Amino acid sequence: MKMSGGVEWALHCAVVLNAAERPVPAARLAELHDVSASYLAKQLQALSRAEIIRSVQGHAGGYELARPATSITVLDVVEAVDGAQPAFVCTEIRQRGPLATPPEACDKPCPVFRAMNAADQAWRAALRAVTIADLADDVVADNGEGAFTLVRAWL
Amino acid sequence: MKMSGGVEWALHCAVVLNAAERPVPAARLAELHDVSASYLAKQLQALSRAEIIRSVQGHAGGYELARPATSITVLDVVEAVDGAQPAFVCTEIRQRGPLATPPEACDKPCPVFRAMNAADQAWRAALRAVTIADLADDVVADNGEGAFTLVRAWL
DNA sequence: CTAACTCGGATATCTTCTGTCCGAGACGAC
DNA sequence: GTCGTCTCGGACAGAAGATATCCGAGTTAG
Repeated sequence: MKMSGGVEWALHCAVVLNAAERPVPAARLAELHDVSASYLAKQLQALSRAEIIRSVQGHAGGYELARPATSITVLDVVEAVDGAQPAFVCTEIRQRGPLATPPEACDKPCPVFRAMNAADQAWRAALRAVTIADLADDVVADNGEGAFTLVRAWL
Repeated sequence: MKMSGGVEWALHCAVVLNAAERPVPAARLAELHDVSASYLAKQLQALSRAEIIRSVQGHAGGYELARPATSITVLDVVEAVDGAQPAFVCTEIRQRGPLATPPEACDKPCPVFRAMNAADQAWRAALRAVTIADLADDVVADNGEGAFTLVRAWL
């Protein structure tokens, strides 16, 4: 039950890209966060495939947000990097073994799956309720408006 | 973001153990669910270490619930098998790199972590709200009271 | 037209999960 | 009391996924 560590990088990058107005190369983002550039590239490619960020190729290229930050949820980023499939997969144990439940009695999902699925939905709902713009607002509330000004200047 | 597959086995076993009145050997539980006995043993050992089930050694030994099923939550089982640490671990990226946030400004956890942690709490709350007894009730509601009678006879 | 810079996918390494095995201990039968 | 059998418990390989890296294809600026 461990999430890919790249999710954290991807979220921070999304917040930074929201502050920037010009495309930012992957190498610059890696330097800013002091992480492996080669590996961060992988996460950014995943975000690009999910159409969360857009890649601009060529000399002054880089990445930029593909949509307004208010319409990018944290769940979008998590699913893009870590995969959209739910954490719990029901293998229909009840239909196996000597006392297998007959398939015709399995019109409803099994109780174990229902409980796990409800928790998964709650988790996703919580992540869907927060957008990248919300995160940016929180950063301002914590560290002041100057934080992003500094980042913009450094990029 | 994938959960250990053994969690499903452990939950089903807990429901079965709730129905049984005598200790049930791990091999019997494995046969009932048609899964690897050797690997299921690993999950049961984890439940035993967490004091969710109790092991009875010797000739007529096996496993039995250590507490009433009404006081065993699904979260207890999940944490015992899959680990209690949260899925998201904050590596304090904001304190790294050329524009690192100074430690004295980090009295509050970073916004990214706050969002992920809130979702994790929601997930845990949902799992904590369901007990093994609830799952057993759901099985009865789905398949009738006869299901457990059959299991008891087979054990 | 050249050249430099960018992304993108294909490629090794490594930790974690999955699956298996045999030994220590305990109960019941005799 | 002793033996035999059955049980759990932790130690041991194999597979899968995550981590980290590299070089080639394409594009833009000068």
